[in-house]
Amino acid sequence: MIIRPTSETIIWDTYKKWIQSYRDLPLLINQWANVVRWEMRTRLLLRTAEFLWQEGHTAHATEKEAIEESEKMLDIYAEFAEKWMAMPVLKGVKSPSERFAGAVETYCIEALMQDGKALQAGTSHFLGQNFAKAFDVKFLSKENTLQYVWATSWGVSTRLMGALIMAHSDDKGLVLPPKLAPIQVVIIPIYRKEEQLAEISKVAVKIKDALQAKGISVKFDDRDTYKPGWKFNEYEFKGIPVRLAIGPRDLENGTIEVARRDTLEKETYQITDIENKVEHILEQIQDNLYQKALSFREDNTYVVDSWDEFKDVIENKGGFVLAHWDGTSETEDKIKAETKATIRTIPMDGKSEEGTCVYSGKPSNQRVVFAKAY
RNA sequence: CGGGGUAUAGCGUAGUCCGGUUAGCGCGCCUGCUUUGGGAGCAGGAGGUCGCAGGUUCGAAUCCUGCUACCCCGACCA
Repeated sequence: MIIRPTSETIIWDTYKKWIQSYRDLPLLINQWANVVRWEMRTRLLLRTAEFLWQEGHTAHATEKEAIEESEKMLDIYAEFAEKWMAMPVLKGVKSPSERFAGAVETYCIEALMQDGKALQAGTSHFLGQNFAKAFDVKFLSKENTLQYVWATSWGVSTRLMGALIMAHSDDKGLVLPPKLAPIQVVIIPIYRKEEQLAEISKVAVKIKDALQAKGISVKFDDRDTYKPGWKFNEYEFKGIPVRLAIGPRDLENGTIEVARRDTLEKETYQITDIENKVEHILEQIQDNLYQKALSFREDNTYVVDSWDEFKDVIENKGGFVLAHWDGTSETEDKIKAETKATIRTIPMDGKSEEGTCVYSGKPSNQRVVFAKAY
């Protein structure tokens, strides 16, 4: 185990040895590492003393290239959150007080959990030349001048699993987006006698093969030790997106029952072409989960212009609050002290809009996002 | 680190204030029969150092002392 204050120390100590010429740039090192942090208080899946994360560190010849890199990584994280986790995120930059120590700019993606609290799901930093100067990392440019390199760093962690769970789950258990579900479809036979199971299995295995041929992961649960009802609940608990049930009645009618985890709806389909129908349903579930989370966020985002309303929303409703802020950390601190809400992000695509700070009444030209956060 | 709480069968718990049969219940587990399209029913059964170490008492899950572990809230933080 290696103990160091922050990853940058070990990375930049090494980069100093590796970087001499503009020909050595850009440089990107990504690592997956278990890290240990001293935390006064831990929180399951969100803030544990030890966790697995991915961290990338880059070095560039120009400021422009480094900024582009940190923005690109933020986009990649946002795309993963939205397209794969079906979790909408706000992209933006952190206020100076929430900024990573040593960064010139900290970019972040912020998600809203079902309990109305915000969760930072990933960060990307433009480090300027801060670490290059601290670790004396210079390169010789094409023009034969000695210059400090420009840097970025970025990462996401197993915290994303906590985010996934809190974004979609319901009272029946976990809800997994199809694109991330280890098992996307489960097939459950319904039968009385051994002979019936044998008949059903023939059909079930055929469906399983057809689904697998389309790249869909399937489990055929023909265990005789549990009853169908028990299995239904079990797979709902585990968040399997689609459940197929086949019984004697289906064999007679050439049908199959399809149940969706996201809506809990059941529907009986003709078994013909079932693999294409299921594939389509998986896509619908992926899309529906995202839309559901997006609607939830929209329903829980409030545009607020007065301090009383601000306090009321933060205290009684939760969610994101869009309000004007005078840009000072003094105001930010006071708001936090009085309401526990912090500036989660200053949206990148936020429209500029003249207004007055919700706390101090001083002029402001953009709304920022406040929320209570994990 | 401060405040609060909990510890009893694989899991969840009652009993603890006010000491007294064999520590009760639900789920799970085992056996048999009946069941199987939403967590099966009936009958019988197995399973307990009551967190650990001392003490008080004729007698301790219960009272006292010390310890340990875990949970919640706060400060810290992603």
